[in-house]
Amino acid sequence: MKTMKLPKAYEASLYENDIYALWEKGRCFVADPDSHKEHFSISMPPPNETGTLHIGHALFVTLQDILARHARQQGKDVLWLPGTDHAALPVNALIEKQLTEEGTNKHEIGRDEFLNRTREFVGNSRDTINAQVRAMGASVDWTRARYTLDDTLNRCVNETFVKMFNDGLIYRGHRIVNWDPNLETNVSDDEVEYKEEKAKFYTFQYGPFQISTARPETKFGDKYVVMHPEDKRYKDYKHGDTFEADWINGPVTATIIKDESVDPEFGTGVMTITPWHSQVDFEIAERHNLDKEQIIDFHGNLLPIAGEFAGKPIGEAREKIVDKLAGKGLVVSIDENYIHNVATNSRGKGVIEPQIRLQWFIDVNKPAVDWKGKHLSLKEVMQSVIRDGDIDIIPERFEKIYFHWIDNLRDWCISRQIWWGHRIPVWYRTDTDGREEQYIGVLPPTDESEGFHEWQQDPDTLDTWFSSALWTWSTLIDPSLASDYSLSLEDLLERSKDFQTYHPTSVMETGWDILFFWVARMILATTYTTGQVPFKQVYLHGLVRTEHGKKMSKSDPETIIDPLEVIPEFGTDSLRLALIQGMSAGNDQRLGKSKIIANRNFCNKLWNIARFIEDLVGEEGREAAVPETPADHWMLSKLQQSTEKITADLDNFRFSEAYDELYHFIWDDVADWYIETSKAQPNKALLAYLLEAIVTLAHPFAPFVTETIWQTLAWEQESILATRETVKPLGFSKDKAAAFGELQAIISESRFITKALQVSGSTLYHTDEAFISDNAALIARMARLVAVKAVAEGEGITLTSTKYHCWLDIDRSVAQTYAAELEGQAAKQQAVIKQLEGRLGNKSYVENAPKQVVKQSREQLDTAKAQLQSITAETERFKKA
RNA sequence: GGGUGAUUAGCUCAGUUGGCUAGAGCACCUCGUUUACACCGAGGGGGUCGGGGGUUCGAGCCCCUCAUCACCCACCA
Repeated sequence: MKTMKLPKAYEASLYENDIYALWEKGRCFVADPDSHKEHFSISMPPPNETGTLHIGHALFVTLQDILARHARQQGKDVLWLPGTDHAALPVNALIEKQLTEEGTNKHEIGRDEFLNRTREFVGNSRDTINAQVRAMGASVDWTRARYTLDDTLNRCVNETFVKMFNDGLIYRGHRIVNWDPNLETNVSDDEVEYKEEKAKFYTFQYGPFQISTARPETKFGDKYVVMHPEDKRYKDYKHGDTFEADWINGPVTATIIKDESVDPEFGTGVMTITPWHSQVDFEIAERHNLDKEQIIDFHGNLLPIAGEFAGKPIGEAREKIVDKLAGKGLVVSIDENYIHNVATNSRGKGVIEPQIRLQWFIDVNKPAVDWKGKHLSLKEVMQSVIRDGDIDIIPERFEKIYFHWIDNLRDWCISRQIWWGHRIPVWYRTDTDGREEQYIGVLPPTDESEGFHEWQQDPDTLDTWFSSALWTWSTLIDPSLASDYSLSLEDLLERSKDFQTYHPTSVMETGWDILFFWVARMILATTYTTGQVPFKQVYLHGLVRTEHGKKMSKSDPETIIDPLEVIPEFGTDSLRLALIQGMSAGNDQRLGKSKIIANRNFCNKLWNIARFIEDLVGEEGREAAVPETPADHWMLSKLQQSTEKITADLDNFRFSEAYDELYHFIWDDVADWYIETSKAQPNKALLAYLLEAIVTLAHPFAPFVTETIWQTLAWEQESILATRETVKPLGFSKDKAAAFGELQAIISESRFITKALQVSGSTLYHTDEAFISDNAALIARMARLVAVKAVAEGEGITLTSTKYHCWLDIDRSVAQTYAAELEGQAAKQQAVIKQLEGRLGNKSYVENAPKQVVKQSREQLDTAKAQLQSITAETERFKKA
């Protein structure tokens, strides 16, 4: 590549694959726990093994890659650990859909066959997604790639389960759960999504009371009426009183219950309850020890208790039940416009039907964790690590949201009825008398005692988030140790070098939408198991939306920005840059094609800066760089400023601001000023140095184009940019750097005047100023003047923005139109002066404001006055002429 | 019902602990092919920072209030 003449435009797709291969072959991203360098680690949020890379993945890869590459440049040993998630629920749903299309189902083919099929599918899917993560330029350590369902992680899952069980944190019980009849599994509270829906709201006569409901089909078993104990309307009814009522399928005996959870303001202030199918009703029933009865089966059909309606799907039965009640004269009223929330499964989109089931739960309120000398519940530990600053959440406002979530947190239901996932490490057997025995262990039980049936493993699997919750540390456990079952969990943690070196991880970077699902649960599980926080900082990014602010969805393919289409067309770097430009922590952003094009242009700019410098410099790039001209000094001072700004911004996760600085430094300062200046007065060694400095600076943001440039440098041997640290700064003179500012002012004003008056071929005269003479060629070239000449005296348009006396030889008659422009400028300066004088005349300001700020104001005032004077003098001359 | 965020140029958005004479990209207008780049260069226009009030020497930023939009949590039968 080295001797190749570079084409005019940067064509990303020609280089990107080779560049990534170069990095991987060079083992550039393999972490070294033995390194004496400071260690820095990030766990990559494992993408689901369901399909392909989408824009959300592209965003997190970009952000984490910038952090990782930045850390390497700062001289750190970096571990960025990649992996994939088995994604129990989505994968399961996908395979079941395939089976349905083939005219079969999971029960027909059986558990083993189902799992084989699934393994094959996710194997392919994993390869696809990993290739796409590479395409994004992710500088991850592939030698340490993990998968949530691999053997080591499975061991960690079982160890954690058993440890929690032994500590009494995991229990099995009949509780009301969010049952999804479509997917035939329950889901956690966080996976339930409420959708507003208009429904009919019925009021029925129930004995002496009127009760209201949107769901008449659940009312068959209702035999309790509940009201607030303070409700005066019902003060004559006593708790425990019974009465007879005619109901759907005949007379029932109902009992009065007084409970404070009833809102007397709502409806009639009286309700009947259905404990089996409502969380709130369940809790009331628990409080008063009431009977609970199942009305709807697990497929969403009515049970025999419904009498003539038994076996009917609930949707179908509803109206018929109302008709029957109407026939009995029990319908009081029907509100057609009742708005209520329907619970749906956020994954499968099925309607949730609460059910009571025997499930496994994690108790979040039981004190069981030793944390900083206290015995705390999981909830309390989760609160304490944020409150005490062991973990910082960025942006900070999410800490409040996090605390609020914990306040509302109920015990976490961890068992799922789907087949794909970590099987619950619990086995049961019965003896010949039918008595059940239970075994909980990391490994299956081996004893086969007489008089017992064989051990049967619990059929359920664990919530995906249970294994994800262990991600930061389970991925750092040495697999060769994990296969040795003579070692305890503590042994594994202690002897795994990666865990000892890289945990807690430095930062967790992920989307705010999984703060509860994942971040909170990592904190829960990791503090409990390892006694460490999983990460020291959490950076939450927003969602990427369409150009019009909508969620990107498959149903609207026009508006989707698909990384797999963007990358070949515009290049990965363009996409990466577009994603961070104008992005701020925790806020959603919009992304359209125009943004990607703008950043493709930036990559091309870099490319052409490199082309220019390489053409000009050739082999001379090897010489030591020494600043000579004011431009050289100015360039070095700008480089230092920008490097410091970008470093500080990245250290504080200000991605957008860091890139903004880089963008303008490279485009404005380097390309438009310094490169242009170099055409008049080239300093080849310094240009070579500058090129190295800027590709290094830009590398974390745009790794492909910068590495591609690096690989073409004639004066550079076989090194890889991705492994290089920040370029060492060169010394410069501040005064000389400032002098270039003077040249810029002269050039800019000359340009402005000639443009405004639409004249060309002007000459700049000056009263034999040495500084101007020294830089005459540069000024002439940059301002597009025919000459810069020293004379004793002369007429023309005087430049007002510089301390040197110079003027353009523009004819007075042409120049008259410029007088109006000058008036405008004078007015502007007067306003500035007035403001500054007012400020400086204010005692409180001079006394209270920081000295630096006051000093700055004074300087600004001096400059403004000098300019105004200059403008006024010029205006006077015009008037005379 | 509780909470969070947003409201800044035509559009999409930055703006760190108050120091700003308010910025960027795109779009727009004028000029231009000069030994990198038309995926370009030079110049320009465009904003009373959602409304109102307050704190302060000083407010886009802090406080109060109102409005609109978006989202999160809880969920009422």
